Amino acid sequence: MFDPVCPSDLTPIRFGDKWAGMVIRCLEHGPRRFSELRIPLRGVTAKVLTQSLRALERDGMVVRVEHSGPIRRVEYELTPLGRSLLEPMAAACAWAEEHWEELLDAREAAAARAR
Amino acid sequence: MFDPVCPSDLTPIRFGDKWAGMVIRCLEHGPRRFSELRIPLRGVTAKVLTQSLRALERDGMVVRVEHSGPIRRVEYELTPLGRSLLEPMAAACAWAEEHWEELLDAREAAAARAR
DNA sequence: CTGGATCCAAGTTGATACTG
DNA sequence: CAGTATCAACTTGGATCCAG
Repeated sequence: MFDPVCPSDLTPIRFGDKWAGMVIRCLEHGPRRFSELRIPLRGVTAKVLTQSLRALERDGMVVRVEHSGPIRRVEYELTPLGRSLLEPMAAACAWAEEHWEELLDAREAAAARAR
Repeated sequence: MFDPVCPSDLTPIRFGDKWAGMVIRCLEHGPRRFSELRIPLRGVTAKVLTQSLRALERDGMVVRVEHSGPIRRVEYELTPLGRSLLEPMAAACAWAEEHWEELLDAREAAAARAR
């Protein structure tokens, strides 16, 4: 997961926008800072991550906490609502694990037919 | 569901493209013809429905069956793989039923804050 | 009846540069 | 550090007209 080579984007099931699902998983085990999120989410630009976080915030999935201090420090954390998404996400992952071979086979067959 | 007034598109969980999830539910109880599908899917144009069906077919979710006869008649049917999607879809629906009020409240609060 | 072809508006994602 | 501003590219969904 998160690996561009093992494209989790082959599954037909999506949560929110392109990065929302991954953001939620990154926050699963506690709050994370903006720049911490950018590590596992290779390639996401600041602007797009901000967009995704704002949308999640608007929908009550995450909360943004700004800590005062000498250096700037903003953390994002899952709300109970956001955390509740983990359940259907687990169902989606279970489906993907069980069926992604079938899906790949079907695509290959379709590609072969196209040739 | 399927009602533009009761927008099922408020949930962050999506299956395939815009119509894929609804198509699958329409096929849940047996094969349906192209034009039968267009009834519950109010407003879908032929082109877009075709696109969606082709994608589903390519991924092995549905099969297209062309019946020979005096008049043209094409039916679409779920494959076992397509049918297997009903399980995570049920999980998604359960989540939506349980949490859509929270989601709406969060959005309203955000909108109010924006004003 | 079941689409294909074309064109188009809108939304999404990203690259790059800049800021408090 | 945590974004914002701007612009370009790409993708989606739809309208409309046409065809086997």
